[in-house]
Amino acid sequence: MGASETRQQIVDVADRLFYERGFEATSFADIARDAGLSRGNFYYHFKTKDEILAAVIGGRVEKTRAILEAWARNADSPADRIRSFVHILITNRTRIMAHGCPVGTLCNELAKLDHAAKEDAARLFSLFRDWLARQFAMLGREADADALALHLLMRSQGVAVLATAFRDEAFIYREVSDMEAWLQTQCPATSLSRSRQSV
Amino acid sequence: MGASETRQQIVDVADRLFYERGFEATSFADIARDAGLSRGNFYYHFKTKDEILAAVIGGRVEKTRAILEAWARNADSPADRIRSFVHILITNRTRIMAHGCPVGTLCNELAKLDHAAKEDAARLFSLFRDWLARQFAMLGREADADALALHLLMRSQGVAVLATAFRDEAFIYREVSDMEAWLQTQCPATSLSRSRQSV
DNA sequence: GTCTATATCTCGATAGAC
DNA sequence: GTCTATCGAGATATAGAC
Repeated sequence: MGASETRQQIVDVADRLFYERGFEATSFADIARDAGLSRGNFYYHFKTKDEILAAVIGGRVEKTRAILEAWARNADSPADRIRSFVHILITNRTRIMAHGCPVGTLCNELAKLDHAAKEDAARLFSLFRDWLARQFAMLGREADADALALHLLMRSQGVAVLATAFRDEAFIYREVSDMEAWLQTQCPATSLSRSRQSV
Repeated sequence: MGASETRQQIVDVADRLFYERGFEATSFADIARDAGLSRGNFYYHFKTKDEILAAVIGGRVEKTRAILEAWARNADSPADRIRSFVHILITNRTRIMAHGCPVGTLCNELAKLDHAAKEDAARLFSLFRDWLARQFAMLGREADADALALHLLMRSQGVAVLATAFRDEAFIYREVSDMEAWLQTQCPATSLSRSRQSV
């Protein structure tokens, strides 16, 4: 296997383990075992744990950008795009109930560790925040687009935390419906009623 | 110093470190140092890390019960009691921006570790949940009191996560105002207008 | 009840053979 | 580019003196 493929394999495994078990709780040995490598070979690709964390965050940034672009492509109206965001709570509900939100839990852990990469992790939130704000602006809410984006992001994080603690699937569905109802009240009727038909 | 005082001192220090740095990232040596004890003495009081975690969670349960009782004593109306809950986001904003919510972050970490105590930690949420539900029931919302309680708990958790990631104090104040406005819309006008005067 | 000393393990990280 | 062998540090945990 070439160096770049092995490196990518390491990043993929580390990404999964950092999410499922946490950054601190995941050892090099864990990553090497799941990637099918010896620990010695591992250090050929990554010198420090912080290096692999940076690679994981960088990979998540790229994946997030791709998802946001796909949502923008696949939905005609800004309201439908926002609904795409809301619905990841349902799509990923099983993993969220087991391990929380990948972004929120990483930011929390790095904040507690006062880790140098905590700002980089928070930038993952900013990707969603700025994208959502653009959709709200397109819905005619230029003045408070960022506040609305943060509000929706806040709700999705709150749902993720409680879904993990209580493992309550009905709660997730209820709050997603509530977020959609809130969305209705926040935006001009025309663009929303049009988009509702496509749901 | 007597055994019970030393034990309490250990639990207090562990409680703080588990919150500030996380459970996994806190070592026995850290706790012993901050408590002014040798590691050897430490093991006289607690045999395992799980034992001290159980003591920390137990202590938090007692403190939470005391806080909820104080809120019930010091506020005449259920609406004011609910506002007492909402306002811990402002009271504790500095610590929340640095280390998140003590309950939410612990539940997230224990869920990832698949720790035996994760259900016990989630019971801390249940204390707030049940208490809030009782207040909503007293406000005439018996039918959906629990859903309303979970919704408010969800919002407070979402605010805590984003406040940690973005370290944005204005965001906290804005969302607290929004929660109060939401509270207005959810409950009969009479009991709320009365309670508003006392804020 | 508190201490020092120590055992044992696993961690992140390195050296060097192939 | 991958391996085995190994290092030092720090982790949990124990033994035994006082």
